[in-house]
Amino acid sequence: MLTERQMLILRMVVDDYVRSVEPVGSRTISKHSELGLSAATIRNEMADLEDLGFLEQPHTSAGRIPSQLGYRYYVDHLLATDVQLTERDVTAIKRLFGERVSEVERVAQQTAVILSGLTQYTSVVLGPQIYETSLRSLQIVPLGDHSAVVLVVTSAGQVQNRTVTFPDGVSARDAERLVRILNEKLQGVPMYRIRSRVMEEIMREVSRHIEDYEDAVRLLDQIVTVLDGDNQEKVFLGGATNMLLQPEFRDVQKVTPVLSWLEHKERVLGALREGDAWQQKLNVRIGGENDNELLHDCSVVTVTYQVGGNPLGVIGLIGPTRMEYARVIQLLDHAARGLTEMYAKHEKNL
Amino acid sequence: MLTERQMLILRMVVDDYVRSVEPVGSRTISKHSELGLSAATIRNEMADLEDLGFLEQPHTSAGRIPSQLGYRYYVDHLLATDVQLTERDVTAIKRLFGERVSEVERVAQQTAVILSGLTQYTSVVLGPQIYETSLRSLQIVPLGDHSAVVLVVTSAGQVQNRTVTFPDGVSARDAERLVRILNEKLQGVPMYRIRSRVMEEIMREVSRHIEDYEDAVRLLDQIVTVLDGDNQEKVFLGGATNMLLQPEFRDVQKVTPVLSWLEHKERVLGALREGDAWQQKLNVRIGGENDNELLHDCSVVTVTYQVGGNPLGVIGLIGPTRMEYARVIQLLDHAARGLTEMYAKHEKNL
DNA sequence: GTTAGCACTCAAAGCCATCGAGTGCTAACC
DNA sequence: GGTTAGCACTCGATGGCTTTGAGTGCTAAC
Repeated sequence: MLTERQMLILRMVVDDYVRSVEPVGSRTISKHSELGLSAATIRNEMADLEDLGFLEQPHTSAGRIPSQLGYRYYVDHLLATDVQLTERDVTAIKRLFGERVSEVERVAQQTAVILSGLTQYTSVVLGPQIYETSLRSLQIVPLGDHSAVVLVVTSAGQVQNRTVTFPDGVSARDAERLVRILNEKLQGVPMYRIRSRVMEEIMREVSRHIEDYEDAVRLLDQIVTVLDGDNQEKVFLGGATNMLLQPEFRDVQKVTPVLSWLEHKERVLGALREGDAWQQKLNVRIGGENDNELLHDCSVVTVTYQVGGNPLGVIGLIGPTRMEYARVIQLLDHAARGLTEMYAKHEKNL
Repeated sequence: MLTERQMLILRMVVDDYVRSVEPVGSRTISKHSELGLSAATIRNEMADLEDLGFLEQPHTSAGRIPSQLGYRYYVDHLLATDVQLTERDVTAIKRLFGERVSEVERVAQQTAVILSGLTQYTSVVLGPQIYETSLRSLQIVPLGDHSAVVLVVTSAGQVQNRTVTFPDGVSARDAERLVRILNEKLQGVPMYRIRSRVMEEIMREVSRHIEDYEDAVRLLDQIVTVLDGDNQEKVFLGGATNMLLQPEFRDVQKVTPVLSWLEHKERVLGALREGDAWQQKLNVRIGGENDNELLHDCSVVTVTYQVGGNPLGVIGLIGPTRMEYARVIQLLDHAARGLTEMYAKHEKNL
């Protein structure tokens, strides 16, 4: 348990270090605080805080910087929740959600761009996860004799399309028949259950209506793959190169692995899903708290947005452990609210 | 006009420098060449090549490196066209196009990934440019009372979908009627002419069939926007972070602008379209030959792929001016052939 | 409990000598 | 005339050295 004074000092160290990226000395604290304590006293307290594991020293004759534990304590107990976002932050987000939107995915993308622009961190927005939604309808639009576009519409209003080619034994009419069956049987089924449902129920049905069973199954497989969704395309990244702006990543050796990692959306997706991030409204993972070793010098802050109480997607910011936690959390919160509202409105519109 | 010997030396300097990233000295050339000339002679020749502008010296006591002009001469006259790609290169590309593909865009994306993986450069693939193709069909699939999905299928087999919402005065039936008219009037019209065609001919027609003219026009505008296409999504990037691996970009100050630039697909698109790149089968832009100042330390090599003789899209590699030009060109050539074949096959299948 | 004072530590910055790869030039050689 | 050995010269890179200064820990006095 920290004393009131220790908390104040810890907070000052974190705040100062986040701003200046330089180890904070006792004199600095002594001057800037209203405690009216001398540097020597601060030194004693800082030594204690180091013993407790909240601060560390890069080397003997340097000031202190927050340890991972220090940041953790800061986030858990010292966040100034009353600190307001700047005018600029608020208006940028307002503008983002203020426009009338026809394309929901575009907004997700824009959210990532805006957030990374405001923070200089890297931002990730997971579009509504298709497996959290159910099937609204399935359509097939013939292209030629041997191919068609399959259209999937989910309850959250996302549309996905994909070209399928018919195996030799399957005609366009067979395909249409197949889609009709699927529509009847699968409407309202949660996306993540579709594959198993198809395997259990539909196969039988299909064999009754279509002659060339083998080929029909092959087509069916193509369609189900569309339904399974292509999560990768639902990950929107913004400002990956912002990593380069962070002083801790000034040297190429250090950034390269992180940036390469960011290049693969499916990996980023994995990191955002990590642990129970998905369950909690707000999740902060600091440095080594991330399973991924590449992120051991980074922090990942995520919030979920929802519709009708169900979590629908995640937005997150990835930056150095030396992060403006208070601001980031508030920004994400605002953005999540915006997305939640947007999806609610969108749902009504359909 | 260079002498045979000068050409040989220039070639050796380029080859050596591309490999080692270190200024090439006269002794190195003297030893590795079969000319049997002493270092002193080479020195004289190199001094001449410097006077002619093909080589330059980082400082007095260093070896020579190729100038932009040197690379240009190398590309124009000294490319060893007989040099074969390695087994690895060839099989990687074969495998890429060997599989049966259902989704053409996925192949474009994969092409970018493979090319960047093989070369350690950044790769860009422009999917078939929608404005180079014509409209095959337009479909509307109703979602609810106030919205629908508009599906565009082009002659190259690409499919694009987008949700549109109906303005208040327009019913689902009106929308369907509208689409039917568009289909009749626009089939076979090149994509890039669609907007003007709509303005000229369709407007009149629409006013006859649909009551609420104003609102119908608003809907029409939404649809035409889909038709205009979203080129941005047709730009596939691979290995942007490969830039970080290049020794000339070892320092963050230098890479940051380039990497940030690569983050915006529409800008990259612009660069690939630059000048007459689009007209020529093969285009090499070295350093300052690029209009974009950010690319003054980079080279951009592009080739077009086509279907039925018409250029359909572009693939390119972006790397440091110190680039393995011969290999890059051959790789791109192979990849372009692959894409050309694939689209030809795809077209037949439809 | 707080603080002034002081000796101590250590990274960063600046300085200088050394090293060596590579050059240009000259004079000799074929 | 082209080629080459030889040599003085240049200049970045490397590494050791000192200096500087921010910051600490400890002690003794308040």
